[in-house]
Amino acid sequence: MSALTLTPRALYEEVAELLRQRIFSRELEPGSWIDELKIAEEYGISRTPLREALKVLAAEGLVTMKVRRGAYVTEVNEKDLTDVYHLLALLESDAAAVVAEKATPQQLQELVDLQTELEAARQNRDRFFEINEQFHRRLLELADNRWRDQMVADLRKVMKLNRHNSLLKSGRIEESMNEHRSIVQALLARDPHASAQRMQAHFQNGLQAAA
Amino acid sequence: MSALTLTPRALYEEVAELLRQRIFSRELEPGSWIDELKIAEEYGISRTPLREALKVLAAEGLVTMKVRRGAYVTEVNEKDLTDVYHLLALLESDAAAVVAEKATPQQLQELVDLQTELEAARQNRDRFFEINEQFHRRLLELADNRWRDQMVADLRKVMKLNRHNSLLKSGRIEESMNEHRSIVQALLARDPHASAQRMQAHFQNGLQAAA
DNA sequence: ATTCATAATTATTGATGCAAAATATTATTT
DNA sequence: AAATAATATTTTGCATCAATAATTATGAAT
Repeated sequence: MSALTLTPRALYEEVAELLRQRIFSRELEPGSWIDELKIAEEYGISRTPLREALKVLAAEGLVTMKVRRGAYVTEVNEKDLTDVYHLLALLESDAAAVVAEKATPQQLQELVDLQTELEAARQNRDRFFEINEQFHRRLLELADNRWRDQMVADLRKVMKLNRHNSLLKSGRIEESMNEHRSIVQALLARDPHASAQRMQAHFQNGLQAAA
Repeated sequence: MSALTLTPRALYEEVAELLRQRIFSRELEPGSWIDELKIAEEYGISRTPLREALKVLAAEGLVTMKVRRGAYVTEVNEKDLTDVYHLLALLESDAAAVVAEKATPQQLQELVDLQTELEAARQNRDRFFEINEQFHRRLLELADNRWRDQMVADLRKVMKLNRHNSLLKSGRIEESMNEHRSIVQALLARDPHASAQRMQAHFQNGLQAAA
């Protein structure tokens, strides 16, 4: 089984992405040891690019390197998840404040349009989540801070380590939509403080009450 | 020239640290290409651990990998620096809010003690900066969020890419100390909002007015 | 029988070598 | 003389190989 190479990007990047999929699908379980030899053979590659990929994943927090013990899928406990979620809320709510201050009218209109799409998709659960994600992604883009984007991306990956985001409430489409609407209103009002606060509330409400 | 190995940690970690030093000291200039062969020979090691080290640094944002072009020291422009600084202010001010809410009286006392030390060191510039850094570090520790700690550490490294933190005002020891005092007061008052706000102000005041 | 030490096996870590790709230089042709 | 093509050199990227460290198992001694 040879990796079909027309190398758009480096092999270690490709392998890193494959491993991410396997970690997120929980085929590689948190806490479990990653067998370099086995994986390398499976993918038909050598261990060198695999090890480089593992170091990339380690930097993302998805795997943990132990000296002379190899790589392990990172185990996240409840506290880790709430800590990460806390930071996501912080970063995104700050992004909302920035957008409220600095976005152009055209850019704000984009968010309004996404909100309209969101309301139209209330029936279709999958589509709703897709648009929702798009809204958050676009908001971050408009905040225009690549370092924040990188951090949010990494934190989201860590959240995905948990099985099906058990931390998040499901089936609160109506509430979620209303919260979005109030965020958009604060953005249109050019009120950074309210925008941030409502985004915070949006995150807080999404959080399942811990036992 | 053999790297004296009693391997407390892996070689690639060691090399990563050496490279960080060289990047921070601007011996390796931002934008410049990193010659793998040359560095490997200098350190008396092979390219394998060196390449792994470069990937770690790339994840930290210190170097940038270009496909089939190798590694380059990351170039940060003014916007990057203000963006990074903005995030540092956000993360640390949130940490202050968390500490105001959750720290034990003993832990708060530690910060008060550090503040006292700070005031005593006002004459000695180097010592002042050392205690100052200790204060911020301890505050982060008390906020108890390892993911935040990691992010702050990485952001600080990026800040150090700039020559001598030109972004930061120098010689404002008295003001800085007064700001610290007001932060400590807000913490003691158990006021999360005020704590965060004053930490924000502390960062804002530290920022050199851009041209 | 239990514990400690030694040996063997297993897996990680580092080095060397080779091939492919990109860039630069030189030569040839228009 | 200039432009294009071909060749050579430089450098990345992947694989194979060797060595080091750790863990486990077995044997001996108390």
